[in-house]
Amino acid sequence: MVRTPCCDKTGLKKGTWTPEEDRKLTAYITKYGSWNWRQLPKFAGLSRCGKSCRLRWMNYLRPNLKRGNFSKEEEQLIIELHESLGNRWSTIAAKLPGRTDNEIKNHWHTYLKKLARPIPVSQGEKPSSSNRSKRKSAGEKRSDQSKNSLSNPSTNHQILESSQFSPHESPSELCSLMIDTAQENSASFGESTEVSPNEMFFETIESFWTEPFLEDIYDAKYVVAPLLDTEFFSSDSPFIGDELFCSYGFSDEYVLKF
DNA sequence: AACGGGACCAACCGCGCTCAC
DNA sequence: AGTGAGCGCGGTTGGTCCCGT
Repeated sequence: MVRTPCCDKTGLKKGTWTPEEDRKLTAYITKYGSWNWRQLPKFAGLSRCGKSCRLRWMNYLRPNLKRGNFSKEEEQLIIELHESLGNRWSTIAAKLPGRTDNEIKNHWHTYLKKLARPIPVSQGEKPSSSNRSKRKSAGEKRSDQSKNSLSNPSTNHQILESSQFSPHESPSELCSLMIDTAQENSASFGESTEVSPNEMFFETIESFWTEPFLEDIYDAKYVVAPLLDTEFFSSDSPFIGDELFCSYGFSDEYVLKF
């Protein structure tokens, strides 16, 4: 079978995400969910591959992500799970709420691998170079990076916003933050390059909105109305379902709060 | 103070799986 | 059964920062 490219590469942006792109993606997914990653960037006004959007959301923008240092318990768990599971990072990540496979993978390759299988000094390994105690911890470095913001100073603001979704925040706080963000974004809908729900509904009715997403669970009033009001998240809402919350990246625990 | 090498981590790439047709 | 679209996963890359010299 011939593999089709994940997207048309021409004209698509690559590299570090800008705060504006983060904002668009967050606002869009907060409002509409990730109904189709491939189509999503088009409707969200992003010149990105859908895959890139998914990765950005899953690894960075998701609201219930932990940021910062791995605890001793987490590190121990990763080591144990890696012993039994191998490089199945997504499975390991599933055991560590708020951690992404990418984050765990990076942490493993940069730090835990050396803990799990210490390399004898006699083999020429420079112990000091791999000893993070001589360097800043990951979390400290991350907060440092928030100063220079992942190679883009302007990214910092967005990261700080993301960091508001820290494990210290309650789910309801997270929810309100998300809603605030969405409402803020909704207010600027008109001047944004995002496609408004109305536009999407009427202009692409033959394609996107006629997909099962619309036929099965969508009601026109939800398309036109702001989606992030309490009705949207109420248990009566036709939106509420495992699929939706999976697409939002909410955990089960998170769902119960609604 | 400047520079080079290593560490770190976000993002990309390509493969494989699943599902719908 | 064959095909293609979509997505998830794991490996790899590339940019940036920090530390040692």
